[in-house]
Amino acid sequence: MEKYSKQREEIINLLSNTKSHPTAEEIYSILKENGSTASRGTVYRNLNQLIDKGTVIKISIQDGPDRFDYIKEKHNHIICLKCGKVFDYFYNLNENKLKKDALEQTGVEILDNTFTLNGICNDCKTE
Amino acid sequence: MEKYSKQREEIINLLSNTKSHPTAEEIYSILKENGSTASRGTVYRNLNQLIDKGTVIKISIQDGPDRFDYIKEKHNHIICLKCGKVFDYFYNLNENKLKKDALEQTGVEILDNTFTLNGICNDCKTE
DNA sequence: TTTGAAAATAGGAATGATTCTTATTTTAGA
DNA sequence: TCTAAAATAAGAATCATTCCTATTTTCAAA
Repeated sequence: MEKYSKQREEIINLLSNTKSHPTAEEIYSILKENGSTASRGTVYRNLNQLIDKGTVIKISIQDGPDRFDYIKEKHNHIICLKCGKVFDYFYNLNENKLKKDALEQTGVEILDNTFTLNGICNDCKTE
Repeated sequence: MEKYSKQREEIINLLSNTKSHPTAEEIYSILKENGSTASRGTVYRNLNQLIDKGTVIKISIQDGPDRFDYIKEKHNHIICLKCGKVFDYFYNLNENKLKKDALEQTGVEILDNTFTLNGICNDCKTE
């Protein structure tokens, strides 16, 4: 049975109030700055717990640590190839066709999809 | 200027003749078994070089090391959430609409996309 | 309200994938 | 044949993440 913890509340608050897709290390530092006692291990453990529950997702970045996002509404991500910044992006996929095609082609029962775009963001373009 | 190396040729041969999406470690072991002198460092260095050239792509797996795929024809991947196996999958996205939508929503100039599905494969279903 | 078991924590050690370093070898054009 | 650039092997170093252990917190039942 899950029990309340101050540290978990702090992590959820931070994540649900930012659009910055922070890394675990960034979450840890911000909490520290704000006087939290949370340790790195606690940050990772709670993130994984929230991922299992489905409230948070992990975004894998090619060169660099994973980033985390609190999910209010389902969406996709765009990652800048130059600076690594992550943007939220809404695109409507035909999920039923997708599932059907995948099942026919490979026999895999699809539960989820990760649709990530890569490109160069505005800030990096003008440099 | 790029120079020929036996080790790079071995890596390319292995990758272009398998459908198994091996990890760097698996590539290293298979080469070793077949009498190659290639070291881990050499495997990683060449994989990254091939990725830069666009002939190989890296597939990020949630829990486990990256996997590598030689690209003959553009396609997507399906990853089994239970056993981690990677399947090739062909799905036709409307890339122009995608690029236009993304640019409007975020200002990012899209160069590439990663479209990965997750599910339970046939073998894992019947267990 | 006390109490005790389950859950959570801090802090640091351990792990595992990947990159880096250095001295040596190979490649390929002049 | 010679030489500079590129590549290599082997292992050290790094970095993100998980694991470990002793301690603390939570919460339901007595």
